[in-house]
Amino acid sequence: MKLSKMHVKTLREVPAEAEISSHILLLRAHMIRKLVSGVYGFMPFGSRVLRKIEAIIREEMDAKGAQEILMSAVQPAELWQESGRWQAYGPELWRIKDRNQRDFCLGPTHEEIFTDIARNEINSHRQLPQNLYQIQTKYRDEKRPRFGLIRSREFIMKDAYSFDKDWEGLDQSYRDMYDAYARIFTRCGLEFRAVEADSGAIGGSNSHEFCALSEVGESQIAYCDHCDMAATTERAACVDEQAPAEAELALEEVLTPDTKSIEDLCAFLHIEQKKTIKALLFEIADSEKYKYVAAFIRGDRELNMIKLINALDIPEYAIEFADEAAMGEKTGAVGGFTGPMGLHDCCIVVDSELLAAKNMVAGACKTDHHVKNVNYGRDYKGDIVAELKVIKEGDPCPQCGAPVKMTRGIEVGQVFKLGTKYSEPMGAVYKDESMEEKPIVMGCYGIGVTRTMAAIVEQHHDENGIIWPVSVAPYHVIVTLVNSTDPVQSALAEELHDRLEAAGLEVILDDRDERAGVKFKDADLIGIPVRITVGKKAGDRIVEYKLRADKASVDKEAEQAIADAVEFISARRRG
RNA sequence: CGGGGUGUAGCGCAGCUUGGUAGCGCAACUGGUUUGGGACCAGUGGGCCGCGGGUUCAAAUCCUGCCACCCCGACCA
Repeated sequence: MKLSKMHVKTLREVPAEAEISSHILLLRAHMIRKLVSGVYGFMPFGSRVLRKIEAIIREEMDAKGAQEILMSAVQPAELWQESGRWQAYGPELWRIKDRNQRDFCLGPTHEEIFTDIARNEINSHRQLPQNLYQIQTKYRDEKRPRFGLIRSREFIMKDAYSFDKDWEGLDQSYRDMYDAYARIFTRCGLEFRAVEADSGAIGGSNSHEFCALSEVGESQIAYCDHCDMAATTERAACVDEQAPAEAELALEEVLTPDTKSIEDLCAFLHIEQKKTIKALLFEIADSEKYKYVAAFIRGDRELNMIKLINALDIPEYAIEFADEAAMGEKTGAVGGFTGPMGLHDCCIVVDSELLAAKNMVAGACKTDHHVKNVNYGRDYKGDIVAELKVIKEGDPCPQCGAPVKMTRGIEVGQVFKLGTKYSEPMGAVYKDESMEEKPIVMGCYGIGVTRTMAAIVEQHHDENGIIWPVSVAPYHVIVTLVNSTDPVQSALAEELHDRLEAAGLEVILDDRDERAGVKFKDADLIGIPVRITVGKKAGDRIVEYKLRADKASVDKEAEQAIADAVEFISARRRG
């Protein structure tokens, strides 16, 4: 392919809207272009990269016996009403109406559709197991699209759904997908970790996120160098610190003016944050039992909202920070001075770490007052006791006790065990060997294809541009013709190009009538892993070979073909 | 959803304070000279100054409403 004939327009300047490397470089290299916020198109180079990533996904999915299908992006509201998610999904669900005012949505994911397929078309145990997947455009009307392809409103996703007779079958399907994902991301050249994750709104009992390690990632990961523990901070268990044994002292109310924060309180009383109890107040929407919740954790800890939500067994959207004044009237809470004693008509949730913590300082539920020597059991009790903390760097690993490390990652894939969460309410059942009807046991497995593309760029670039791993590069080799007006050089370059193509490589020839510097800059930016320069130096004609990508990622055959071609051209020159 | 910021040529920006009918760099087009790391000279084209309303003889500029885009936050006891 000749670059002079291609529709490629690189940008010299950084578009104002882009902040992170992948967004900047993909725009500058003209791989993508924005239409509106969070909606991007893919230009020739970008489109080729996408197709490469998709091809890897197809190969690995097919190798596990999954079958590709293609469903519509438009989905009728009825299916979503049936699963209850028409309500529950919230404003992110991109809703549309047809000319008759009938409700539809643009699919953000396809559990309903695939469950519908299963209930209509799978009747017998003889048809199980199955794994169906598609690579298709998804829509999520994100409240805040950002970082280009990392969080967009329209994106390409591979979604797969497994259907099994029982949980043992699902375990196998899940393992297969887990293995396939590890192979896919490895082949894409990503440094990643599979981390335990909270299963969140999609539901189910078991889940892993595949995170490409990156500082710009939105997932925070806790991991351990001494064992295989890796989990999102939402999910990671945080080990309770063993409090030293102490005799329980008598309660003592103290005047602590203007000490609304833990810092102020500790400075005022000259104590450690570890010796304090922090209160966090919440209001629950549509709760039958308690409208208000007070959560208590040690003063130096941070509350993990996901753990609190799980402990309360409520949906994520139902909880909000409480209006202190309103809550105070009903429960006796006092902003900045709330403690576990003196509260009424609210659910008290206590972090498990506080059970053994002796002689703590807590709010007195009285303005400008705290109470010293507060002890669990003697002075207060929780309606719920649960582990509620966010793990932080250096905390002991929940598996082996070594200090945990923290990193950030871009979630490029996730695997879920759904179980019967959708099959049961939607009536997707099969008849087993004994003619009995049973719900199909499901799993779902997603890969953000466009996000994977961005993650690869985040991990593979330098100050000059993208450096694609060979496996996903838009072309393998770029032949840079230094002076396209020199007929000898041109002929050499064209011959080299043809020879490399004949050897099965994807080759691009930069034959544009531009100065060498422009061509080098563009080649750096676009990131084709192998660059061959045909030009003239010190009076002699030369052919130079430069590898930008990681050498290990260039397969041996390709490398040999390039070496042969370069050698052939060089020999011709000498002869 | 809350806070902040920005909308002027394809891209990056100035002009706005103090109203007088739009400019710079890059890109594009034509001609010439150049050709191993974003060349040079000469010339050319391209603008509902985000949209609507208002003030004024006159609005990119002042007032007002809306829209779009970007960033930050959503952990406070």
